[in-house]
Amino acid sequence: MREGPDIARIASLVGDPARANMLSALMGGTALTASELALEAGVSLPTASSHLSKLMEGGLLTLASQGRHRYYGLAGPQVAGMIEAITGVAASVGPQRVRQGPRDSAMRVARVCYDHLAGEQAVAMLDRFVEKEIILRNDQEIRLGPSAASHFAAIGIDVDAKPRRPVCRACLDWSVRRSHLAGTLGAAILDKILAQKWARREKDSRAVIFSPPGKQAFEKVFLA
Amino acid sequence: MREGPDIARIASLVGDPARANMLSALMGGTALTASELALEAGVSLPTASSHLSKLMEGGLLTLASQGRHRYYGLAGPQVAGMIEAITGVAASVGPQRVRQGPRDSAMRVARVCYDHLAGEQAVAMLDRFVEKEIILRNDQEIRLGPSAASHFAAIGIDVDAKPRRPVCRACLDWSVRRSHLAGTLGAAILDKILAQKWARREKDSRAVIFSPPGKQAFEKVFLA
DNA sequence: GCGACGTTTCGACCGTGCTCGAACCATCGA
DNA sequence: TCGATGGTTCGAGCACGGTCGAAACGTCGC
Repeated sequence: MREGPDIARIASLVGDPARANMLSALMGGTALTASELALEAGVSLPTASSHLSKLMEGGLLTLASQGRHRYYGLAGPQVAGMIEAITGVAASVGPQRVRQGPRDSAMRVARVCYDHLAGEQAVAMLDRFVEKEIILRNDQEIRLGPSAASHFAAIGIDVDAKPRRPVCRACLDWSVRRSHLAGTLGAAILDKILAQKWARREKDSRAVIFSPPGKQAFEKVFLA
Repeated sequence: MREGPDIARIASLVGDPARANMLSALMGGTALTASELALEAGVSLPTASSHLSKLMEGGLLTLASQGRHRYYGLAGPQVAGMIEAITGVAASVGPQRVRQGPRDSAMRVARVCYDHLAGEQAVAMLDRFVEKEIILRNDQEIRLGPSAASHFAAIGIDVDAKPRRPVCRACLDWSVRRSHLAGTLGAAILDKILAQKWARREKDSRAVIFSPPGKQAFEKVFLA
């Protein structure tokens, strides 16, 4: 009989379809209300509420009360990373539910992954960084190249600020099955894309829709 | 209703205590038989067999038949990484089951984590590498320093060989709550420790026991 | 060939936990 | 103070899945 952290408890929390759907929805990075999550998971409000209290008790969610709205969000990057890891395994062992990647083609092109960009666009962007040696890649392991600081400074992103999270991390893209850029750098780039209004978040989805001029601008800056 | 990889299916496989125990046992890196896993999980043989076939069907395990013995092992590093991620979350949100880290003090000192060394010794080793700038760390993100190749070559480990897996990865240690060294470099170091007979694997456990001269040799080479 | 051993399959039992309707609370706007 | 809306709690129903004993299966030693 093994000891140590109660991994079955955590895994079983994610192991229910309704809760898994909620957690996937929260991978969008924005906190959601109980009713939104109930809709997302396809269950009634009481059921959703029960699930949410279980996820709270398990420490997987945080709760921010604002008046009569209660916003649930992922408890942090560690939890997001776990969901990502499970998603990766699920994608690689079971391509049975959906042909290849997300059904929605917009999702396949570009979507939010917790706090950074994922999808074909994101994979292409990382590839381009590697080609230009702004980022150095050794398979799954990536790091900033010597020219990274000046390159990103030129477009208004500071990679020298050293927060608690890694600046530059690889994140396996489950639709394309290749890596894209995560970490604070990935988050900063997504912020820029949205701040410049090059793209907007699709309502009730993780999809990120580029406007035609936005797409051009994005490609000029990040894929040139 | 969300689409995409069936994450609930995978998570619920890990979410059963018996199966979680089996998977934890297999994190030791060696393949085990059905009876060993039944013992490990504390269930009867038929029950264990049923669980194993579910894990197989879910793609989490591989099976190697050798005569009348059937050895089950983790399906690969991706699966191991997922278990690690879940263990990390479980350790950080719920220190309720066991005071602090593994009950067995030997486990706390040194143990196997899939294919590399974990525990206090492993954390100390990575710290020392960082101190000597053989490995460069930016929080969770680590990479080889310029002197790494020559340093490890001197002790018979080649870090230039580039296999499919990352050479150098950080892995959060759930007993110490700090990172230790994973990746092929971590695996190579564990191999060396066992090949040199500095330490032996504890039977039926992930614990790694150093002999007194072995400990000295290890400290001389890796902690000096 | 025939026992011995490791492993899987079958069948039946039982409990955990998911589910929803209805009632109950709390917060906001008039 | 009163309705309206967002959210939780309670209770009962129900099904899925974990559990084990007994039996069947396959492989190895003699």
